[in-house]
Amino acid sequence: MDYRPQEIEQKWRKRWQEEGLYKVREDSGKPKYYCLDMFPYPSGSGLHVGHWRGYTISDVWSRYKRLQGYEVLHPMGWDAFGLPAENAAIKEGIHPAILTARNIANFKRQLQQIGAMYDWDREINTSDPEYYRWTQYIFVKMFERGLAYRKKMPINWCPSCKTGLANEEVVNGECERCGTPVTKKEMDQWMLRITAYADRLLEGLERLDWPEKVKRMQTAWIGRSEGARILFAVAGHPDAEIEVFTTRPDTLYGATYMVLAPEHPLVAKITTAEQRAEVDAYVEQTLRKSAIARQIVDKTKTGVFTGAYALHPLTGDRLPVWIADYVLMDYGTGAIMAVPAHDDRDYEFAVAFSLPIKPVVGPEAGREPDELPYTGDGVLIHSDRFDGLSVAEGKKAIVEALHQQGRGEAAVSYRMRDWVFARQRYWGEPIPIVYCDHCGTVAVPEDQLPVRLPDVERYEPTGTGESPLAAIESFVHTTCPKCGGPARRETDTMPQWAGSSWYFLRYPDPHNDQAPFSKEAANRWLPVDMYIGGVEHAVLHLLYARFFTKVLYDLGLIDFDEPFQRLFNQGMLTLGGAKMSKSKGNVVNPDDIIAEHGADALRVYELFVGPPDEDAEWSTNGMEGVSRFLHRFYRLVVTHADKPVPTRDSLERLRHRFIATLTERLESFRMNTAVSAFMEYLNELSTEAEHGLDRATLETLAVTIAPFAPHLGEELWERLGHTTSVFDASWPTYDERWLRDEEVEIAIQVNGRVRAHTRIAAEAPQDDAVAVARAHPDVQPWLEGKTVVKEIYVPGRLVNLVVKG
RNA sequence: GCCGGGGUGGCGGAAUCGGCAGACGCAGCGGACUUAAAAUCCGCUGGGGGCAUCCCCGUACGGGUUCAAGUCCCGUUCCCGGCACCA
Repeated sequence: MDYRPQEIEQKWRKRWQEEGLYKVREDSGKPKYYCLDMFPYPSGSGLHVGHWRGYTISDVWSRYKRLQGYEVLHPMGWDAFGLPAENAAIKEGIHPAILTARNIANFKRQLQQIGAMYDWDREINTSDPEYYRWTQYIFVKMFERGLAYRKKMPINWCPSCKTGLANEEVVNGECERCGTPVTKKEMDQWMLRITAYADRLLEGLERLDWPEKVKRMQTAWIGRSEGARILFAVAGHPDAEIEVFTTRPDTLYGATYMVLAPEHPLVAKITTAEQRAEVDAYVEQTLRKSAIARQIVDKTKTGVFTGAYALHPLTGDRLPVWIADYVLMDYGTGAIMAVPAHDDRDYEFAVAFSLPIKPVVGPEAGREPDELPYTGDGVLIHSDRFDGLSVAEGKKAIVEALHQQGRGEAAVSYRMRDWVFARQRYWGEPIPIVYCDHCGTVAVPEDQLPVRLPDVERYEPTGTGESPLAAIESFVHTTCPKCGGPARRETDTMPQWAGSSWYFLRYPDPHNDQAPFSKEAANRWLPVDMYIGGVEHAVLHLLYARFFTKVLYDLGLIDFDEPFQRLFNQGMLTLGGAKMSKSKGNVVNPDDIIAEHGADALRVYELFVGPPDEDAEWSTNGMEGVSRFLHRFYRLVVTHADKPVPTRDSLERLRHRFIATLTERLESFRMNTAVSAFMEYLNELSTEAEHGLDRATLETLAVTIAPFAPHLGEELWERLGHTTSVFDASWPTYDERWLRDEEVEIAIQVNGRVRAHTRIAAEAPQDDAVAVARAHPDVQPWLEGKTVVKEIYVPGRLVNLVVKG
């Protein structure tokens, strides 16, 4: 009679596994539904109750969809390459593969406790050669299309660890591992040409059912801006031209100087002899600073005059050319025309170095701006024949004028850069490239993949900024796949983002050894109908995955070009107001909760704790409240399970209303209020139960609770005499008829304040309702000596009598 | 600085088509059961006043629109998130 969750849960977990209940069937004939969790990195810390939230939400949703008649693909796997395993390997000398396998075993055990309907036959692991073989295959395809290329560029460099660092490993300008200030170092890097897809990545967002916040973040990250490229000749250097990008070609007449990024290739060429020493010193100083130090830590304007002058393309004026670190080499053209009157940064710089400031836009025709810098809209002034044009007209006219002289054209620039795709690290996918003196850079042919990660003695980078693989002679020395001559392997590996950029395509066909996936399987299951995970992946992972998908679409491997139709970001759980983390020591271990209340209670509490998309504070009291609710739920159903009574109207009305409310709350993803709906229904039924409960009520309880508390749902379903799984039943439907009342209680207001309540026929016409209201004894005193000037009737809600006098 | 989201009882939160604010849960108080406690069950529970069956106030703050505002508009303030010299 007593609810013993641990017993029930163990029983059903075992039975589900024996019966293969969650094996996805390709031939069921049901419509498909693909509900995906962002797969975890299997860290050594294990799961805490905060991690449970997203997994619970996605599992409830998956089970709900299954009950609605869908064939649901709800898989799980491991994003298993990554730095923590490698760092642990360096520290403890354990092979990352061993450590990763150990962590996966623990994670899998914990995930199985959730009672989720994962089809473990489809489990994938990005560090498995059978998987990364295909990650490498996709890289080769990108290389063949010119989307993967090598470029010498400055990367973050830690002088102490003697290694290149990924941007994510640089925290506040310092090395994450040792705290040394990070500098820059020129190195050859593999890059992916994601910028070629900028417009498509932008446009595709419009078709997605994603949180607006995430769409905004991606839009901002891509950072499309329209403007113009303009060419400036350099006095005394007929073979040198400075090309700038600007969004304000209308302010061209206000340009009073030029700025090149310190790394700009023209710097060395145009710097005059007397300025050279100063320029060289400044360039060197800039290179020592990391991008972070340069951009965030100190925004004070610094710079040096090169001694050279550029020529204004329309006026021929001589504009001094400076270098300054506020101009970034990797945005636009790495050079700007400075218009201090209409740009905050240029203004600050001009003031600091006493450069001329010339306003060319005023708030209205012929009027000077009241204050500088003036960045608002307006009308052109001091701009020769363009005076009087609006900013928008001026942009067009000046670009047109430049175009006719071959000195400029409209252009688009993006904030997003190409993707640095190489890491000088061990625990990642080897980049499948071979360098041959004879044939050059050659991709490893498909039939020779995977390029396996060899075992190494030491996981530390070599000290030259190369990956540990560079020290493995047997790995480096190979033969050219083209000419058979001696060749060297690329020793860099891919970043952790690589494997996760396409894993969702592997689940539909996880054991394919002929291709990353069959086109047919991918087209059947994708796009993902519901993708659930944390908002921390709003940009990088989700942008990379979209990019890979578009490339695979262009390769003809799939027929869709957006991977995730709907995205949901769950909020995190806090304890003491802070995000749960092992290092802060504020984690709640699910094992303890399960031992006390059971997995079902934890699942339901994860939902009840608050709106699923908002952060929520863990509360032990709240957890206990939910646990009590499940005990009452179980008791109510079990008490009546073997002696159901014939149905009656009161039960039918409650049941249909409950189904309507619950379904609506679930559909709108308000899981916390969905749980409330159960509590309300249970409270109502506890009164009704004195006269017995009917079979439909009891079965409705078992089926509807099943997505939330699956073990409990199964147990109750069995107690009601069923021999098949509750998940092979159907989500109940409701009849509108039961949602309507014959009679309703409405409020009677006088001047907007409630003075009485009354019951009237739901369909009562306005005249009747108003008459009843006016005649109500509690209302009379408020009408005395007054005139009713207006009568408002909202059927089913209220009557409002507006009185005067 | 720019962009976005949000301030509702002692607490987590309901109510977002403008229509009875505070569903549901927690905590608290009272009662039943018990030798007693725990568990369970029942009742009460925004603030103030009359302290009856009633009235006033109340959704961050100040205005406004409306018969009616947590909900719409304007301004202020605080908190959270994103971006941060992107030309």
